[in-house]
Amino acid sequence: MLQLNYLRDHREAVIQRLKHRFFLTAEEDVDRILAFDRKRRQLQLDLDTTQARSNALSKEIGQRMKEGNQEAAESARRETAELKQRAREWGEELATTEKALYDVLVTLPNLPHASVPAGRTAEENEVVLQHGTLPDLPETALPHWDLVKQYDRKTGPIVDFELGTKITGAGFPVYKGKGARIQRALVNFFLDEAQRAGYVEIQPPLVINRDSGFGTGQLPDKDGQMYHIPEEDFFLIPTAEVPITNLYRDVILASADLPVKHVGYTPCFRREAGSWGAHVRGLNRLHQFDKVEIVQVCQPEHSYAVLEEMSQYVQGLLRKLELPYRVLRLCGGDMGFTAALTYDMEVYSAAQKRWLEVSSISNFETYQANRLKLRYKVEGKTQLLHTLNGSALALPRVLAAILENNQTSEGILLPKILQPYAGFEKID
RNA sequence: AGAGGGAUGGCAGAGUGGUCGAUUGCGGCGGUCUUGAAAACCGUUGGCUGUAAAAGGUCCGGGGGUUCGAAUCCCUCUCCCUCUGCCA
Repeated sequence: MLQLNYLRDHREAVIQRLKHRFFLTAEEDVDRILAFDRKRRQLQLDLDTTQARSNALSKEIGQRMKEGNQEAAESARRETAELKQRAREWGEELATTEKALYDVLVTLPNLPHASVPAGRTAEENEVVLQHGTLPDLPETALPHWDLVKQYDRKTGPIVDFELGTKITGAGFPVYKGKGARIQRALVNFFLDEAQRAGYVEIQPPLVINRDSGFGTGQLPDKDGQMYHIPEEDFFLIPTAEVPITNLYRDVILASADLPVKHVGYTPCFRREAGSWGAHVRGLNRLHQFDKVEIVQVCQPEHSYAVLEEMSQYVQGLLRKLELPYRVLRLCGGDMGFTAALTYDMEVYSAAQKRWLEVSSISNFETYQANRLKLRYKVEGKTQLLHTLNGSALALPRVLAAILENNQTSEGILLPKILQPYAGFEKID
């Protein structure tokens, strides 16, 4: 959520930056907010004045009654009746105005950082860098959804989509044998690496309440993307970002606590309503998948350095996995609602001949912190912190790329770094 | 799930209708003393809103009510604890 006082002082800049991400009603919305804000402040002033008078009278009534001066007490009491009526009216109008202001304010996305490229769609994202050579596979190379059926020759499909359909439905694959072991190897590898980089591991709940969903920005408008449990109004987490960042909801940290660095492995659940179509075969898009997520909370002046650090960290993982990758800086139109700047990491999946997003690393600046009321003390004042997070990494597409890129006539070779974690070198 | 008891400032814990945003202790911060530290002593120490700074307003789990006045009384919701039951 944008900060109202910033909006008050920087109307033009806010509108310009919102337009940068093709938020078309920017000007209209900002002006509505500012109008509500002016009204709100006037009402607040009126209400405060009335209540101050009312409070003074109440004290006086107490005094008079103690003195036994019934008459004076009664006269003061008569005056409060009128004040009370006025206060009620101001109060109701104030509440209505605040609600109206808030309803518009929460629909405004975050302001894009100055370095965010202009652009409306994914086509206009900026390729920051590309690393590694793209494998040149023979024509007979298979996409991973065919490869998984072919291996393991001994135990059957290492990722079984049909079986998952039987148990649940499309998008819930079953990992078996070496497929399951590779997943576990990846999780352990990612967690160990994060720990070495100073991230403290968290095992959060996989089910969250409405307040948590609001804190990180999934609610109110993305509730259709989460699985909902109506009996208790809970949601299955779409990412570990939600429970981990919400650990710091309503928290005031000391400077000495910063930066906060957390890592968590969780399954993630996404309804992906409306996003099925071409290019979603196999592991490319799932309703349930595993992900290791890194989260940081830091001082505003450090957050862009932290973002770069997180980007370097994730790139390090991809290099260790020997996967060709590229880094994108998302354009204004493609960025998530809550982000100020996002880097996407894509690996090259050689049989599909496609780049697959395996990580998205974002700086939310104060957008989430404002909703979370996540602050710290600096020179005696409380100030909003900055939050960041990134996948490190999402498993299915990493697995897809490993399977496709490393296929040989003798089987699929695991990257060296994973072999000790998996306990085998090759799927055959 | 049933019965009972709770929810107060970073923590502990008073406060049962009126100068209570809240006694006190611990912790934190600043100071005196000390070569330094500890101890002792003195001072200070909530959030939000508002202002140039004040003043003022608001908040004692959430919401609603009674009253001139509510942390305190009433209703309701949520959560926690104890006992009983069930269960990985």
